[in-house]
Amino acid sequence: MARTQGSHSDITGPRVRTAALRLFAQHGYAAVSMRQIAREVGVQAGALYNYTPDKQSLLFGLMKQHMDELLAARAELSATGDAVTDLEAFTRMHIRFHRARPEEVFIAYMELRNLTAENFDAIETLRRTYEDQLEAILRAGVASGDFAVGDPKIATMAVIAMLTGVNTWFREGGRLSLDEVGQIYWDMVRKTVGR
Amino acid sequence: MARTQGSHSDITGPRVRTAALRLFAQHGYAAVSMRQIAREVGVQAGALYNYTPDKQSLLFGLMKQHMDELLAARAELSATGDAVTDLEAFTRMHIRFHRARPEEVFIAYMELRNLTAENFDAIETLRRTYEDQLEAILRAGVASGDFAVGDPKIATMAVIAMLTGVNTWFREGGRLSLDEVGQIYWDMVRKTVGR
DNA sequence: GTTTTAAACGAACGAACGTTCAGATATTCT
DNA sequence: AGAATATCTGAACGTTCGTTCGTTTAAAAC
Repeated sequence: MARTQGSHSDITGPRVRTAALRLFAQHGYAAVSMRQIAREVGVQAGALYNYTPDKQSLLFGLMKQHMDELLAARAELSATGDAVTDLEAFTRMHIRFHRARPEEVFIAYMELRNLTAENFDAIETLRRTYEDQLEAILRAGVASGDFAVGDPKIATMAVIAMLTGVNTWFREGGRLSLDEVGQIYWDMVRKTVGR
Repeated sequence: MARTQGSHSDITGPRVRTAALRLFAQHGYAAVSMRQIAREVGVQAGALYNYTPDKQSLLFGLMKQHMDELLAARAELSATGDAVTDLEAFTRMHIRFHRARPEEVFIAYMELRNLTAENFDAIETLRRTYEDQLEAILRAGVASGDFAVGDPKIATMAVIAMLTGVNTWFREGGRLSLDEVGQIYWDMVRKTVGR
């Protein structure tokens, strides 16, 4: 046997990425074998190499795309010139974006150490770019007198850690909707950086 | 050859745990082989089984001990009856404790999915116990009128995520001492839960 | 000084790993 | 219809995995 009915690159390719995403998130990159991914796709292990040069590229591709999408989502927010409004938009965007992609977020945070040195640097640069955007908002707010943060860099890390933490406990269908959670966190963020 | 000079259970046992801790933290549980651990200890792979029934127990032991120590450190804080004072003590303890054990903390957060179901439940129970202690402080502060948090459970998760996040960026010898960081975070935590 | 025991070696087990590749077949192109 | 191409199979490569175990030796007990 060989090529089966209805097999296409356009179909199998995305399925490989989806399967890898799910399995990496659930068991971890190192614990997942190419044969497991292949089984989930419904294909033999060798066929995966039509879609990725190797396992490492599969991981890097997922992380790279995730970071690109994150920066794109951030770029879509239009700056108002008012630091408070911008921070609120950033806060709600961050929560919504991360909540919509729990598996990507998990991988992006947990599998950094399984990247090669070059791939690691590439992802870290993107992450740093994102953090810098929040830091810029905080600095603008300090300059305008809206915020009172002694150390904008630390406040940036604190806010991001706080917001990303939502993913560890939020479950769809719980006692709070995502919008309610967004409101609660915005209240906390505002107080954290406020005067 | 067999037993080498000066070899003792009291020496090798801790060294096995230390090596596993370091390697698990650096590369991840699944990516570390028993032979790697043995090499770091200076022993053959088979000898490890004098100190652990299997690889899984090695991981669980590290995580269990870490959580036990965390709860012990928390228990050492004497409640003053004043929620603000108690929260400050909790905040500083959390940062200090986590900073002193970056490898244990990393493992405790990253390797949960590599635990068997029973072991996972055991660790989760301990973590939940710790979280409940912070939640109790927040509720007390709300009752006394010192804090204004609409949802103590969420505020608990937010504060813990914020504080644990210190480990992702803090480096000894940087521009801030750990005590300075503790002060900055206490300022932020106070504002986050304040009125 | 002899016996017992604790601790480690080193080889071996079957299974699984990532990756390669010749061959087979469905689809597409001419 | 026939040639070319894209896609997948299935077997195989050498390597490594966690774990077991008979054997060996240093240390402890007597």
